Amino acid sequence: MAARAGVSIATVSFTFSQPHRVKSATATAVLEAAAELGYVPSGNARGLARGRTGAIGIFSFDYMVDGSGDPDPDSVAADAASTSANTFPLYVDEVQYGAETESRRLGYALMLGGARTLPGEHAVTDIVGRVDGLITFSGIVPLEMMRGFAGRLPIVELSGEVRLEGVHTVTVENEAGMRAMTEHLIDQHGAKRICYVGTSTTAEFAARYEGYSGAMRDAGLAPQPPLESRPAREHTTIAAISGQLTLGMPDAFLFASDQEAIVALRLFEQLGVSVPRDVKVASFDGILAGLLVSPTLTTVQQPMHAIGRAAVGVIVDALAGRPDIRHVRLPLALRIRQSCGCGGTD
Amino acid sequence: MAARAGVSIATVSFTFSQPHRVKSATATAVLEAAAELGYVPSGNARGLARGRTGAIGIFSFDYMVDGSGDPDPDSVAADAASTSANTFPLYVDEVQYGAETESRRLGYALMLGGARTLPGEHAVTDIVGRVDGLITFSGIVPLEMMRGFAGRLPIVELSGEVRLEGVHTVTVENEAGMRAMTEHLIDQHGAKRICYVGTSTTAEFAARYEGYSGAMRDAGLAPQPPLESRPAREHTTIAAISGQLTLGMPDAFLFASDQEAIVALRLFEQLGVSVPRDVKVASFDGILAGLLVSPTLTTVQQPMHAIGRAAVGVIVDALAGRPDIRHVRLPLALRIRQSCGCGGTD
DNA sequence: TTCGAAAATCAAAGCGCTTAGATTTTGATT
DNA sequence: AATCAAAATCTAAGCGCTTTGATTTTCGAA
Repeated sequence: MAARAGVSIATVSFTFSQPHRVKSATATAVLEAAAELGYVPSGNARGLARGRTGAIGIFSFDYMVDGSGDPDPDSVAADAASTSANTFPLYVDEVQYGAETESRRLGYALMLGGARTLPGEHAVTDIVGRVDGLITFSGIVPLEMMRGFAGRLPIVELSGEVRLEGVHTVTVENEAGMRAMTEHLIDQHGAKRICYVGTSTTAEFAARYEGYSGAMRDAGLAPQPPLESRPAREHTTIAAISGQLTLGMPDAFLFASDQEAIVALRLFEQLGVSVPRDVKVASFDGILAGLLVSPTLTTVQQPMHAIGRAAVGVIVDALAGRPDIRHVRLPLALRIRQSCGCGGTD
Repeated sequence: MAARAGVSIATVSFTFSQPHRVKSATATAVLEAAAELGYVPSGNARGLARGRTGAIGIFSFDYMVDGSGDPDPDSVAADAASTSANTFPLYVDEVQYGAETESRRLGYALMLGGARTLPGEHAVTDIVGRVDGLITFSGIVPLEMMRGFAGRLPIVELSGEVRLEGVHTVTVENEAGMRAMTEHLIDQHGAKRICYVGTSTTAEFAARYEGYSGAMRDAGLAPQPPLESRPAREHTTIAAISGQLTLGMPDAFLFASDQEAIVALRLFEQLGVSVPRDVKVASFDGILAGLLVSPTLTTVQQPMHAIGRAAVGVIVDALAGRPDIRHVRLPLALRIRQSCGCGGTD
């Protein structure tokens, strides 16, 4: 390449990264030679030499349906199934989308990686070794690894509550959000027996439950213990609800996530239970699929794009030399729609 | 790092990439030291030394609303607007999602880049320099650049028809799809005056128009010249329709893309034109937003995830040494819903 | 024409890894 | 205890760029 243009490799390098240092005639020659040869500077070599890659990594996971493989929404034969709520972007997808937008805006490439199959660990290190900063969802990267990485590059953990030293976080007001929703059910709909369905095994989910139980107590009502259920594990949700139904129908079901609520909606339909007439339903996340189900889902809206954008912002700030660890906490908003009985159409 | 574990750097390297070549006791020591130091092999150095990065790039663009910046769907204050069809994933997003899934499955990291702002070119080379293969949408990378890249790494161009030597392609049956839809309007709904709205400046769009005009001619009807309009440029769509309306209401409007059809639906609502009663509407793409509008959109479904997956597959095959250039062409399916008057609900 | 500072270019030392090929260690066999 | 092949480890030469400091050009001023 350098030879082709009749200059040294240093000059080629300058042409691409510091054009002002090169005579314009030379630059032209270099660029021409590059075009002829299809030459492109190697990002690897550049990254190695500069000590920076110019890329940000985002490590997520597949919140996919029961790990049952892809439902292949594309097979041409597919019909109704292919447009079911399952194929809609979920929480992680939306957050990632926000991160894409922002990193692109700031001139960083985004490198995607995920804990897909078995070698979960392997995959992270793979990403970590290639980027200047890492965004990861809570709970998919083992704590010790995080700790190790934290010293090497800026890391922001999303939607977690575990404060690891040196790790930035971006979270939402889980407790306040769920509290507000619970209050809505109590105040606007006179609900008294509200069943909470969802896990509380992570700090984030625990906070949601706290919001619910706090609101219940404040209203002089008895919070129920959470009915254990997990998003993307339909049978757990179905089991939780079925169990409750044998004990009687509550005024409302409050779900820790939209995904679980949507499963419930489907179950209720099968059982001939009418929502919101027979029981009110509300949940948490604000994924798009919530708009497509019938009734539309009343939910606590997470600012998913903003979360992604904030994460990138934090990384870029850190890269720019701001050394302080940041903990961003974003507010939530209620989306009052049909499933709680408000009849809203958005 | 090597020192810390008391071994040479070669041994460290072997430990990470060819564990079987290292005594297990040694491996343990290395891994321990790595954990202590938070060491992660540098992807850049590795890529440089190996001549492969293990990443696939996807270069897309923002088919965003009028370049008017992000509509910020997340502001907590946002209400109805935030859940409008605009925030739904569009064609490129869905394709990208398919690519993500597949590359993850095959153990490749995906590097995202886009022609966001001005320096369109710069961005591509940036990505090209960092990946083993590139997926790009048609028309955003100048032909000469493509030609140059094609010699250096496998490239697949999506949804284009321009066959560039050495460039793989993944496309769909644009003409057949649009023909089928046109026939549906004619045969099932007795439509005679069908207006085609959309650009035909790219081969892909031109093929769609061909499908329409071919079907019209075959039915003994007169195909209209296309009313020029472009997706994500609302005013062009509105102008196209308004212009037609002054000439009279056709039996049906057939749009080159869902995005344009959705704009039209909104316009018709404002004008008090009832769809499908006063005029039938159908289009092309099958984006999710088409399910959320009222009436739901009858459209030609593109297998977007499959397109993304196929693209990755082609790249990986090429990387595996299969030297032949592949041109994958995927079939389409009609999604007959409400806007054509069929009343389907999917 | 000559001189010197500024501009342009270059040589060479890394950046952190991989991988031949060389060297040392290990361990089963004499 | 001696021998030797196999196993484990190491040395060192890159990989393609950036960047410092040195060298050469350029060009206005003397």
